[in-house]
Amino acid sequence: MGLPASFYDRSVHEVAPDLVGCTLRVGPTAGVIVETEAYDVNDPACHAYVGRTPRNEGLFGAPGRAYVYLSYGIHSLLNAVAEPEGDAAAVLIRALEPIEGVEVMRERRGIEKVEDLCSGPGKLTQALDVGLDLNGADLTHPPFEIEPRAGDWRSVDLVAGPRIGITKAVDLPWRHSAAGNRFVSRPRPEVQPWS
DNA sequence: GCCAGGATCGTCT
DNA sequence: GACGATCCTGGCG
Repeated sequence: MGLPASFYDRSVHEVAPDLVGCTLRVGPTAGVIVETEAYDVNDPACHAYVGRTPRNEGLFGAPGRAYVYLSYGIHSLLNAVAEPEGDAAAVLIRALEPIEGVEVMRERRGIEKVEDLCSGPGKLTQALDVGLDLNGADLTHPPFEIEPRAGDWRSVDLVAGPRIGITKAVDLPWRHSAAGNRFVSRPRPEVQPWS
């Protein structure tokens, strides 16, 4: 059974670390989430900071939906919308450890190295075939499925670090990574105890 | 291995 | 008209 919509109906700062170690499945491909970033409406780096626009409409939507947008005109980035409807907040999925459909990912990415298949927000959307057409889609229904932590991921050590690729509020330690995991995106997080 | 720079286009000013 | 929640390549050591 996948995570219910109520899982996302909390503070984005609880949802973001809790998503690390969960399994994200899209069609025939799946991976364990090893890195996330939290964005909320009081955050200058958040798209919704400037107010509600047609582009960021999805950020204000119901929890448990996908917010997909185009970055740098090239890359689709996947977010999980959190907090009650009307509150703009989302968790950016930054990196996965591939576990299913690796050959399909290799074909889509055009590379062989498993470590490079999903080690970045723009890479994993290509590997999982997540495009703008899935903006607003329900993460609790196919083709999406997000499963709770299981097996060795039951207890995962987290490190929090500054966020990446943004120019505002970069010092907020809202990036959550699985400690020591080699599939996290680069540059690597600065090791800071998160409590 | 590390760093600098280009690609590329939707969105907002 | 400028700028990104990025990725990839090429140059250099």
